[in-house]
This record gives sequence, structure tokens and C-alpha cells, in this order.
Amino acid sequence: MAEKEISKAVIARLPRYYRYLGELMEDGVERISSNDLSVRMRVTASQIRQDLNNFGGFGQQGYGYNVKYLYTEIAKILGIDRQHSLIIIGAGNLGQAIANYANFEKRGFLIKGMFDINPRLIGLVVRGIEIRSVDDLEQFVKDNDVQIAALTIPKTKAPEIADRLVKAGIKAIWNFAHTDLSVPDDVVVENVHLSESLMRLSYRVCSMQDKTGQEE
Amino acid sequence: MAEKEISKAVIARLPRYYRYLGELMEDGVERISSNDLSVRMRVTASQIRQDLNNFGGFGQQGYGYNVKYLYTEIAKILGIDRQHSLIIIGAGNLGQAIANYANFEKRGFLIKGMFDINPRLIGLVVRGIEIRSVDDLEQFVKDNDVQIAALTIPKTKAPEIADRLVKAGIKAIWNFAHTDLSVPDDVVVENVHLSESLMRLSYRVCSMQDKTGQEE
DNA sequence: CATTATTTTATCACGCAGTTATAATGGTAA
DNA sequence: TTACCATTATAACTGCGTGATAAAATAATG
Repeated sequence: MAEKEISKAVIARLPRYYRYLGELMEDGVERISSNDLSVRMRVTASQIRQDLNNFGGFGQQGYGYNVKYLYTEIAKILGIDRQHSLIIIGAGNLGQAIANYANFEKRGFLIKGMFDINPRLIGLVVRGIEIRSVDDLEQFVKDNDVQIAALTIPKTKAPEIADRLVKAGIKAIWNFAHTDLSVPDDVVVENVHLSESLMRLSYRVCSMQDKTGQEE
Repeated sequence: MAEKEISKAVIARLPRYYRYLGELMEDGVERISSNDLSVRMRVTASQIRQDLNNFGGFGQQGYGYNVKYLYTEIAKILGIDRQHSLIIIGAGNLGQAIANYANFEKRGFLIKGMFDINPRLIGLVVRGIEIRSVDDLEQFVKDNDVQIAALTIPKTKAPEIADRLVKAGIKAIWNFAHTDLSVPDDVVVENVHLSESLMRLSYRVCSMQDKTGQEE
């Protein structure tokens, strides 16, 4: 089926295309050329065409790209045309922030459950989702055919929970813990290391100061 | 001063080196070779040496790298040896999650204030930080010499707030809103688009299924 | 203490992948 | 039917990652 491998860089850009196309749809725009889109998105038109061509000719010469069609095609490629069941482990602020973000459900990510070790939180209901004890984790994952687990817990607990999730048959881990997880090859780990993001920002702030403040 | 430009790819890897070196320090390790580190971090030793050499010879032949020295040097490069003042705009779950994460303060990111438009939240105190009205934003930024603003607000409000921050003299925006911000060249924007991260995860889950489930 | 073997970095060079630019093709619209 | 537009396909370029080699320091040995 999948003949040629799509590069990571291309995949990383697709969600952004998807977002812009969604906005264009809301504005009632029916078609768009790679040139117009490149101006809006501040990337080269060449890159847009090259990227989209990885998945076959979505565009038409002399016409451009059909916004609605391209939007749904990208959704298919990203796999957000179907539904994914998700659980959140760690019902702190970050876990609750994710639970409360309504758009995830619109994109087909159904939050099936939340888990925590804190007895005070267990039993509480966030956005219609009950917070359960992590003791029930394995059973819940199996019973509800959960694909994705968001890990919003301290780094010390993360490896153990990850192991348990893998054994319970989870497909992917959305990892917010500040550590690397080692899992089998067929389990996907997507890291969101906020502290690293903040450090990159710090670097850029400092190098900007060096650049602008070099006259003295 | 800064003769050669450091590539983005190298900078992106530095925080991860920093994290591993910190753990080595905690374990009391005094020195490490690029080979040993490469095994732990699952990258090539060549890449580690190449990366570190961008900033001058931190290592010594026959000895390796001094963990403590390298740790502090990377901190200098990333600019986390000095202090940055930070405010959080949007005191919802995500904003509070950031405020509650103690390690940021350890890295020199001082949270000076939090802001919201919700009258119910204004006046509350989170981790010793009072939540203020966004009306006071400009004045606060100027009075407290705030460098960085974390934007944890809905995308509809983000552009307006970003403009106001820029006018007030902010140096960098840590943007969690699901939109791109347009700011002058000398203002840094670091995006954390969680929905895009989740879509990339979705793609990888689906392509994993294609790979493993192709026997039928 | 001199000498040699070993360790390990710094530097160089190559190849591949990702990006941008150009040429060729086909559709649109007047 | 023709001029124009915008894609697809191809080519050139740039930059990143990897492996190989030379240089330098450490550790071992007599």
C-alpha cells in the first residue's frame, strides 16, 4: 500500500496547512493557489506544492487547490477523519487543561477517562469525565479499547506508568513528563517537553539581544 | 562576537543534553565520553561531538567531557544562567499548570504575574502570584521589566493581546494559542501548538497500524 | 621518569535528505 | 482558439548527520 515513506518534516507541517485551510473554509474561500497560500502562511510556494505532491495531485493547473477537498484529504492523511479514544493520566492542572479543550473532541479524540493517584481527586468529575484511581488503569484500557494515553504526571512516575500502559496494550503515549520513555517499536511516543521549549525561547531571546545590542 | 550562526537543529538538541547532564550530575558522575553519552541518549557519538564543538572545545582528548562544566556551559549558551521575568496571560488550567511547575523557577524563569479577563479569577492567588486584570497589562510589563509572556488564552483573543504586549515592550511570547502571531522581527515567538502535536501523534498511530496490520 | 598504548576529542569529508528554483505540462477563461 | 495561469515534474542547491582520520591527553608499563 504505502509505497514511499513520507518525510517527518512534511508530516510536521501538515497540521498547519490543515489549520489554515480550515480558516479559509470558514471565510467561504473555495479555492486557493499555492502562491496565495504561501503569502498567508509565510512559507515558499515551492514547499507547499512539494509537500502536497507527496500524497498525489490534489491541485489542478490553472485552478489551484480546492480548499474543502484538500482539507478533508489532509484529515485522512493525519488520521483525524476517524475517532481515537484517549485517556489522561494525571488529573492536575495540565491534565484538566487537556480535558477541557473542546476542540480535541471535534477532531475525533474522545476522552474516555482520567486517572490520578491523589485520593482527593478521585471521584471528581471534569467535563463529564470521572477521575479514577490508577489502580483501575489496565482494566479500563482493555475494556474501553483505549488507543492513546496522555501522560501529565511527574517524571518520577512516568516510566512505571508507561510500562503498565504498554502491557495493557496502549498504542500511543502523549508524553508531557520531562523524561524520555523507552517503549517497544510498535508503540508511538509523542513528547511535549515544555521546559525544552522554554529553553529554546530563552536562547533566542538572548541571541536576539546580542544581535540588536551589539552597538556599544 | 558571535561569528558563525548556530543551526536550529543543534539548538533544539541542547536542552536534551542539558537534561541528561543534570541527571548524570545527580548520580555523581564527574566525566563522560561522547560514546557513553550516545548510548544513554540513543544518538550517534559523532553528533554529540559535532554539536558541542559548535561552541568551542568543551571536551578533552583521552578524558571526555566534564559533566559539571559542560552543564554550566550549556546553561550559559541557552541563557538559563541568568534570570528571566515572565508573566502568564490566561489563568485557566493551562496557565495555572505553568505557574505551578516549580522547575521553571529553578531555571531562572521568575513568574512575576498572572492575568485574566474573568472577574471570578481576578484577585485569586496561585502559588503566591495574584491574578490581575488584563487592563493592567501594559503598566505591569513596563513597571516590572517583564521579558517573556506566556499566552494561554483562546486563539480569538491572542492577536490583540500579542499586539499590546509588543507595544508594551515584551521581548518574547510563549504562544499556546492555536494561531500564528505576527510580531516585529525583534520579538521572539515560540509556539506550542498542542493540537498539532496530537495530530502528528495521530498520523504516526495510523501509519503504525498500516505497517503492522498489513498481513491479511 | 621516559616511553608506549589507549582513549577520546576535534576536524574533515562525504552522502543524503530537505528546500528552493526552474522547466514542462495541462487546464481555465476570455 | 489563444493567452494566461498554476500545477507537476525535474533540477540545483543547501544544510544536516554520519563516518573516518589526525591530534592530543591520559593511563599503563618497564
